[in-house]
Amino acid sequence: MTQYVSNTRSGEQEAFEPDDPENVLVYTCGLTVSDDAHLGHARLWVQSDVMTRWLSHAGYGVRHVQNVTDVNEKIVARVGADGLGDTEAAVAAHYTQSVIDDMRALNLARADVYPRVSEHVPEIIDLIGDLVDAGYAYEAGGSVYFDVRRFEEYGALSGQQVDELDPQGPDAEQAEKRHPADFALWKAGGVSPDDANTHRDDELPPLDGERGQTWASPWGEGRPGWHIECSAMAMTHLDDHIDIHVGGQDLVFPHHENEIAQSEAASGERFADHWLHVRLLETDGEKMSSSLGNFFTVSNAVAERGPNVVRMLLVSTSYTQRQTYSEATVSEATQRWERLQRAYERAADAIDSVAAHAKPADDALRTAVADARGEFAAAMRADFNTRAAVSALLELASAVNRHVDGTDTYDYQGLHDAVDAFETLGGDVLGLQFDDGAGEDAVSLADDVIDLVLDVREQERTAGNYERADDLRDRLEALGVSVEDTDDGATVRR
RNA sequence: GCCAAGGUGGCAGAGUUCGGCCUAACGCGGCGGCCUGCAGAGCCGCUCAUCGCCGGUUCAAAUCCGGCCCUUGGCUCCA
Repeated sequence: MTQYVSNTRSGEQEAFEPDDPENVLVYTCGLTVSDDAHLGHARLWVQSDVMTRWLSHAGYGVRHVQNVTDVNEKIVARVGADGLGDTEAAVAAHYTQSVIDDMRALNLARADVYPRVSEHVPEIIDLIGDLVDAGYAYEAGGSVYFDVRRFEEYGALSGQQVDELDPQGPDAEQAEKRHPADFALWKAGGVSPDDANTHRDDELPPLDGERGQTWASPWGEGRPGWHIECSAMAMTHLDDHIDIHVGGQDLVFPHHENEIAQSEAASGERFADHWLHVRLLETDGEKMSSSLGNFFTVSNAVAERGPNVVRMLLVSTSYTQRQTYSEATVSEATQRWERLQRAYERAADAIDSVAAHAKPADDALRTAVADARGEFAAAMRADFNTRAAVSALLELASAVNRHVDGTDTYDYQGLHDAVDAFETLGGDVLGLQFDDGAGEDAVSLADDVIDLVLDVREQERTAGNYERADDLRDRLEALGVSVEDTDDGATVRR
């Protein structure tokens, strides 16, 4: 069965035929650690996560690299805010940690590498040097620019014509460039106050003086340009030629266009076979951005709704479609997740009951499991259609409910297959975390009972019945629950 | 202005690559019933779509072709 994958460069879905199925190279692009991540970022992460999970499940060997851009004017622009630190590196470290935490909270499978720009400056300088030597780039005033007219295919990804493009970069740069669309590979000096302050929060005092990290290079002290880092890191940690490049739709131009130009000019090879662009998450018809407020940060969303609902939400529209975020779509995602989870739990309960037997076979259930597997796989093979894949699991949920409702002698084998389908497809591929109810209920019940005992104990203490209170504390201790009284009430450890 | 991607029921969202199994999936919502001490969950049935507009090709079009309208993204950092 053939996997199909879309490609922005050709504008079509294409058969996926990696050079080496044992080593499929995937690069997920575009993470600048200058602020808390919001749900729009999470959509890209979750979608590329599900893609790589699916490819692994389908038998490919996958190497997945996701960059962390920790050198950027927008990071400099946050210097001094909210005690983030007064250097670019300190601000970047803070948000890098926060992004890693978000990714863990979302149950993302770990990428093989999360390379950071700050640790790849030597590779970046080498790559720029190659481009200069090959005549694709030129130095001017201590900066280095890519000569767009030297690269014939420039504009092929986004369908742009070089001479119709608006100039890139600030006016000061334009004077140094041979063509207005040329873009910087290396920028002389640090970040100027003007550049930093254009991105700076109005509530913060404007920066004076030059800021940001700089590195020594053959062209003098300076910083990497805005696009070169992805080429350098992809080539370092994957190869000159990769299979899949994933990124947000807003990066098609100029970022990915420039990535192609840099990479292919340097290596002479096709950089990425498939350019997948995740469409944007929108609220009220507008692109989601940090300015819309805290509610949309990944950490808040996960805290409020849990990772499974957030993942279900972000997987409820295929990546080729833009997605709308609203109370209604969150509510739908919640219902879909809970419906799946309940069916999973019912199947797990039924299979573990004495009513589950080896002999009775419910053909309807068994057919439904096979159908769900087939539809799920077909959906994912057809360009990672996650919405249709979830729908296949929901139909399985209906079949499970019908079986459990409709008989007192459960089909052990059929239920076992259903549970396995939920766990492998919903769990391993979609990254949803099902709970069979066995452990969790016991834990939360225990917590509730402990709280109850603590309430009683507190009443005894207030009434001065300390013998009774101490007795309760001792007996909890004997059960492995230690009680410590604080100014804010009792806390427990166990 | 230039480039690109989209417009499917009350909502959301598959299907469009390779025209017919689309009398348009799955889910949410609404209505009725079953079950139930109540509620929830679940089950069954029903409800809501001339697939943006106009024209064309075809035995057959949501799917192909042409024109138009609208929306969104990019052209400045952006997933």
